[in-house]
Formats: sequence, structure tokens, C-alpha cells
Amino acid sequence: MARTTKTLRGKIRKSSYVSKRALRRSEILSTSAKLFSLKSYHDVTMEEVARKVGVSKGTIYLYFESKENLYLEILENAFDSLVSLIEVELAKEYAAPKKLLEVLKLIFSYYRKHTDVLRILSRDETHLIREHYEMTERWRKRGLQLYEKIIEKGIREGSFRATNSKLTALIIYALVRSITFYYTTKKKPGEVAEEVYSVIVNGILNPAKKTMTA
Amino acid sequence: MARTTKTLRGKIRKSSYVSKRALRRSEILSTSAKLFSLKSYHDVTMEEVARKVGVSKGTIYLYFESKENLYLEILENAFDSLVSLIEVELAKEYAAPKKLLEVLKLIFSYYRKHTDVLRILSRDETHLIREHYEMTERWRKRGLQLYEKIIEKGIREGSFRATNSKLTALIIYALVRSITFYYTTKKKPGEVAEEVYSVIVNGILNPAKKTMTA
Amino acid sequence: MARTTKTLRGKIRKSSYVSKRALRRSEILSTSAKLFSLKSYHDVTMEEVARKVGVSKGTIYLYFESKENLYLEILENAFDSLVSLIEVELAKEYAAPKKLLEVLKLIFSYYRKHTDVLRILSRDETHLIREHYEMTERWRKRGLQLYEKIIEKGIREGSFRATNSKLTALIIYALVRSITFYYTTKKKPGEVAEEVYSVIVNGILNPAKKTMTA
Amino acid sequence: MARTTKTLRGKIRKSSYVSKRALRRSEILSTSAKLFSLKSYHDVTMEEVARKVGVSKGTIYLYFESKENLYLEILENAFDSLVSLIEVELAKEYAAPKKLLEVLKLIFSYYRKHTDVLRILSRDETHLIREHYEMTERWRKRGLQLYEKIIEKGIREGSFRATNSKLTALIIYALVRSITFYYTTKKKPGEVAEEVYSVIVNGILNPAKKTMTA
DNA sequence: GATGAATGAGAGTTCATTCAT
DNA sequence: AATGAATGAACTCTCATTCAT
Repeated sequence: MARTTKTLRGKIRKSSYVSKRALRRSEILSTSAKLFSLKSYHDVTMEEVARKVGVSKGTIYLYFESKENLYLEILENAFDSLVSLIEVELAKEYAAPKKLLEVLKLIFSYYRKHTDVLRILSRDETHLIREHYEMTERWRKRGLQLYEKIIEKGIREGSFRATNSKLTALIIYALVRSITFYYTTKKKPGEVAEEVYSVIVNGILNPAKKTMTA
Repeated sequence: MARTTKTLRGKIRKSSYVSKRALRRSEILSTSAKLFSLKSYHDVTMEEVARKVGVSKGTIYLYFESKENLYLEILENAFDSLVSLIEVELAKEYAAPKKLLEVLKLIFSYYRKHTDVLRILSRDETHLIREHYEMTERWRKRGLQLYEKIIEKGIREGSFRATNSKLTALIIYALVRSITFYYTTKKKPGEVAEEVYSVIVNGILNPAKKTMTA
Repeated sequence: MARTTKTLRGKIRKSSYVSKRALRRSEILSTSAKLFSLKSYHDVTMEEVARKVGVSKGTIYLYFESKENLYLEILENAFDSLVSLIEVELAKEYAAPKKLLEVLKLIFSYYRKHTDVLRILSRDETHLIREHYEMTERWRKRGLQLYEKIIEKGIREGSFRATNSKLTALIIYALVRSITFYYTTKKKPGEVAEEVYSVIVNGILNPAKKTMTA
Repeated sequence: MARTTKTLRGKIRKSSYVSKRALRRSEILSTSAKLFSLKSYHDVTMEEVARKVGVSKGTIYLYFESKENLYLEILENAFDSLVSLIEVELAKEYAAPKKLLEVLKLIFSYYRKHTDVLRILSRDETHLIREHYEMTERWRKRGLQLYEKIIEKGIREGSFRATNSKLTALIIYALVRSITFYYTTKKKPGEVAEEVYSVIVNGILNPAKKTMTA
């Protein structure tokens, strides 16, 4: 009996310990993510992170090898969670225009909820360290490919006209990035997505005069 | 005769002296601009700037009060020269669509020539110092207003349809920014401008099916 | 019992921690005070202070915000402790001459024990920083007032003749300062005080001939 | 004839050059003396000296080997001119009390006219450099000896009572120093000298009660 | 595991001094 | 003789990281 109890307690303790550790980790991650979203990498000090988390400086190093690693893990997490969301969406059997709209909706919603982390992700602090550079490059290429595929699918389906799909993908990527950064509005993410979608697909020209400019 | 020569020489010497100093200044500006475009503000050291320019650390301080000032001057120069270029274009009596196209051409050409400086300008290293923050904010607002005015003019003229002009301006601003950043191509700036223009005004939808999505 | 022990140990540890920090602080204070008493402010480097204390440069900054602050704290400490000593003496109900003698004794004793710090206090390095300037000015004015009051009290009581009390105060202030600085002797501070006192009150004239010079 | 003219011209030119050089030298000396009297040695920059004199930094080095030398020469000049003045006074066949009074008058007058330089001389920035230290020490010892001799003369003559002449000399030295530093008054130097003299010789005690304290 | 004291390399900046012109 | 551009050593201060407790 005693042993069982002990073992159980051990397990509980261990599992509770593990979850405590996991909790601390994510606490550090989210706290520092907020800080990194407000200032540049170099302007966030480990001292500050520790103070905000409510632990000592040394403790941070029990959970993360270095400041660099902490920073990279924030990026990785953000990157992975957004990508996996989009992956699900992409798998669905929608026509290209609807697919584009749905992805936009998804992204804008996600951004609204995870502003901190994504401000960091979107920032062009690209040359901090090689790992960071590579990660953001990977992320950007991944995003571009995603849009490119949708556009090419649309062109094949006949729903999109035959534009330069690389450039168009970049355009979409860019505006998503900037709108999440700078578009301050009370509209719901879904509405924003629709507005953006409308400009992308229809352009800004007055259809009545379209013949004049094409 | 001799006197004349002397006077002339005096003038030349003086002017050559002035230009020597100016030359050094711009040498430091362009060298450090290149460095700042490759790394973040904090990752560029004055030591490095000095070494790249080929002078000693102290020399930099003969030309610039501080690292901050050096950085801000790079930004200011870039900002001012681009703005004044655009201002000239805006004054012309074009219809909105042509105006938009011309401004895009102008910007892409400018970027091609001043990549270093404009990579810095476009970066979102927004929290370095108040002056920097204010300068980039000003620059962004100025750019957004510019596009917004063109779009509103177009709407009034009937050439553009009645979109959310604020959002549309942001979209244009964003894509210009990202394309100059990430669009690596051998096309001439003018061609890029036209491609971008086409996507903006016409959208990506196949006109044959346009009725379906509006 | 065990609990009591634990609690006690806890308290001891905490108090021992506090005193450790306090110890380091005062170690740094006294070491740097010695250095500052030997060289001018600018000639003492933080590197040197650290080396002499036996810690690294960074450590000094864990205890003091800046070199300036370190310096000012040395001054403030010296100033405060001497002033509070004198204050006690002044409150006593002595006649002016005895009061003067007692204050002199006090000051000379104090100086003997705290030479380092008071060499700094007495130095006329008046233009370092505004805080320093203000502090030494305050200290000087405070000292002068002190003597002035004693002298005026003496004049009122009839024990001192009616001299220019401001000038006399300055004279006393000055000689105290210089004697502590330059009078190297094996005499006890009390004896020095009495010698000085004697010169001040009686002057140096031979009483037998006093009528001749007055 | 031509030769003579040439020679003459050469001489004139040379002498005019020499005096020009001498003028520059003393201009630099007096300008920097003023600066050194306002700030500490380290807080006066060669840049500042040059600017105030109205020449370039390099020029200062054509007249003085180093900052240290410039500083030392200021001290030396002040020291020498005062000492030679006093020397003359001392040679006169006065009785000790009158001698003391005359020397005090001399010193206070001199200070009034050469405040800048003597503020530097009186400052206890004693450990700048060995030369400076030695010079101020020499100066102090010289001054002390001077007073000591007068006092001992007075004691021998019977005009002064038998005090500790070393201490008394120090007292006089000290108060002279501080009064010149801190005694702000509109009185003429001669009057100040007399006031000081009176306190020194008569003390501050009320003669009516003198018997009580002796 | 957690702490916080300690480290020390490296940053920006200053300034006495030198030197080509 | 005079300049002023250039130097570079030395300074104060910061902060990611380590380590004894």
C-alpha cells in the first residue's frame, strides 16, 4: 500500500512537476513574446523578462539555453501554429477564390488573437542571427508558395486571370502583413478579410470604365 | 595675373576642402547605410562602420554626433529625397490612374537605385528611439495619405470604384514596401510598376467571370 | 522545536544576506573613498575601484548606479555623520567658548578617524557635477553658520569681543579644514583642538604688549 | 646698405615675431588659466582652450608641449610672481607684527587682481601629476615657512607670545587661502587684511574677561 | 530547482596628441 | 607658423551568462 501510494504520489508529483515546468516555460514564452513585440531584440533584456515573469534571471536559463533560443522558440511556435491551421484549410476542396477568401479570414482571425507573437514574426529584424534569418526566410517562402498555389489553381480553373503568379502572391503576402500591422479598425477579422479579398480580386477600377484601361 | 591665379587657387582649395569634408560625410553615410541595411541598429558597431570606411572610430564622431544621429540622418535623407521626387509627380495634372502608375514607376525606380537606405526605411525597427519612431510613423502616414488622395481623386473622377480608400491605400503602401524588399527580378522597375499597377486596378479575377463574385 | 529552529535559521540567513550586501556596499564605499582621497574624481577609474575591492567592474554597478552616485554617496555619508555629531554637541547648554572648544575637539577627532572621506569633502573640486557643487556649498554654508552662531552667542554673552562674525567664522572654518589636511602631528586630536582654540581666542600677541597694537 | 636693411628688417621681423609669439603664449596662458579656475583640470579640454583663444587645437601645441605643461606653467607663473613680491616685503626691516600685516595686505591685494590663477593655485587638486603635486607642496611649504619665520621673529622680539609656531603658521596660511576663496566682500583688500590681522593677533576673546580662559 | 551575486567582453563616446598640408 | 583632420587609448556603463549556495 505504502509503495503504491508512494508511486502514485511520485507519478502525480512528477506529472505535476512536469506540468509546472511546462507552465513556467510557456509563461516565459508568452511574457517575453509580448516584450519582443514591443521592442527590438536587443532592447529586451533577460533581466526584464525575468522581472516580468516574476522569477530570477538565472531561472530563465533553466528553461532556455540562451536569449537567442528563447527568441527562436517564440518564432517557431507562432510559425508552426499558424501553418498548421492553414494546412487544414488548404486541404479542403474549395474553388480557388473561396479558398483565398477562407485563408484570408483565417489569417486575420489568427493575427487578431496573437498580435504579440505575429508582430515579431512580421518584423524584418532579419539579420539577428543565422537561425532567425533562415526561419523567417522559410516562413516567407512557405507563405508565398501557399498563395502562389492558390493563384495558379485559380488560373487553371479559369477563375483567375493569367497574372504573374509570383508577383501576385507577393502582393497578397505583403498586404496581409501590413494590414495586420497597421490597419486599426473595429471591424471583425472576417469583414476585413472580405474587404481585402474584394480589392484583390476585383481591383480598384470602376467596372463601368474597365474597357478604357485594360 | 599672378594675383588672379592665387585667388583662383584659393577658391579652388577652399571648395576642394569643403567637398572633401562633404565627401567623407557621404562616404560614412553610404557605408553605414549598407551596414544598417544588413543588420539591425544594435548589431552595427561604430567600430565596424569606422573600419569599413577606413578611418578610426574617433573620426566618425567628427562627422556625426552620435550613432543615433548617424542613423537618423540616413533615414531623413532617404525620406526627404523620395518625398520630394513624389511631390513633383503629384503636382502634374494627370488623371488618377495615370498618376498612380507614374508614382509607382517613380518609387520602384528609386528603390532600385537606393536599396540600402530604403531597406532601413522600410524596416519595422520601430522602437529604437523616439526620433526614429516618429520619423517612420511620419513617413508611413505621408505615404498612406498620398495613395489615399490619388484613390479618392479617382473615385471622384469616376475612374476608380468606391472602395474603402484607407484600406486600399494601406494595401498599395504595403505591397510597394514588400515588393521592393522581396521581389527579386531582372525586369526593369517600369515593368514591375506596370505589373503591380495592373493587379491593383484590375484585380486578379478573370473578367469573363467577374459577375459571379461581385 | 524543529520549527522554531527552522524559523530562526531562516531569519539568520536573511539577516546574514542583508548584511552581506551591506558589507559589500560599505567595502566599495570605503575603498573608493580612499582612492578618491588620493586622486581627483577623473583620475579614479571604476576599473581601479573594482580591482581594489577585488571584484569585477560590473559588480560595482550592482551596488551603485554610476560613478557619480558612488562619489556623491561618499560625500553625503561623511557630511551627514559629521553634522549629526555636531548637532548633538550644539544642543548642550555650554557657554560659547566652551562650545567652540568642544566642537573643535569633536571635529578633529572625527577627522582623525575618517581622513579619507574628509579629504574628499574638503577638496575644492567644486565643478564636477551640479550635485557635488551643491553639496559642498551646502556643507560649507552649514559649517560657517555653525561657527557664526557660536561667535554671535559669545558676543551676546560678552565672552567674545565684537569682531566681524562672518569673517571670523570663515577663519575658523578655514583653519579647521587646513589643519585636518596638512597638520601632521602625533598629538591627540583633543590637544590639537586646544592649541587651535587657544590661538583663535587669544590671538598670537604677547599679552604683555597688547595695549601697543590694539 | 641692402644688407643692413635686410639685417634690420630681419631683426625687426624676428623681434616682432618673438613678441608675437610671446603674446600668443601669454594669451593662451591667461585664457586657459581662467578656464582652469572655473573647472577641474580634466574638465577643461584643449579644444575649449583653443576655441577661446581663437586658434586651432594644433596651435596650442606649438606653444606648449602638453596640457600638463600648460597647466604647470600657469601654476609656476602665479607662484613665482607672488613669491617674488613677498620676498621684497620680507626684506624690509619691520617688526614682526607690522611685517605680518604688510604681507597679508600684499597677498590679499594680489589675490584680488589675480583671482583666476590663484584659485587654481589654492585648489587641492593635488594628485594630478607628480610635478603638480611637488609644485603645490613646495608652494605650501614655502608659504608656511614664511609665516613661521615671521612668527618666530615676533616671539624672539617679544611681540608675539610663545605659541606653537608651526601650527600658527598653518592657521594663517589656511585662513588666507580660504578668505581669498570664499570671502565675498566689497571691502578693499587692505581692510580685509587688517580685519584678518586683528583676529590673528588679538584673538576673539573679550579682553575684559581674558583672565578667565588663559 | 531556484536564486541573485558576480562576471567580463564589448559597446558608444571623449579627447590629448599628431601630422600632412 | 598654423591648421584641422585624424588617431586610438581609455573611459563609463551594459547585459547575457555563469555559479555557489
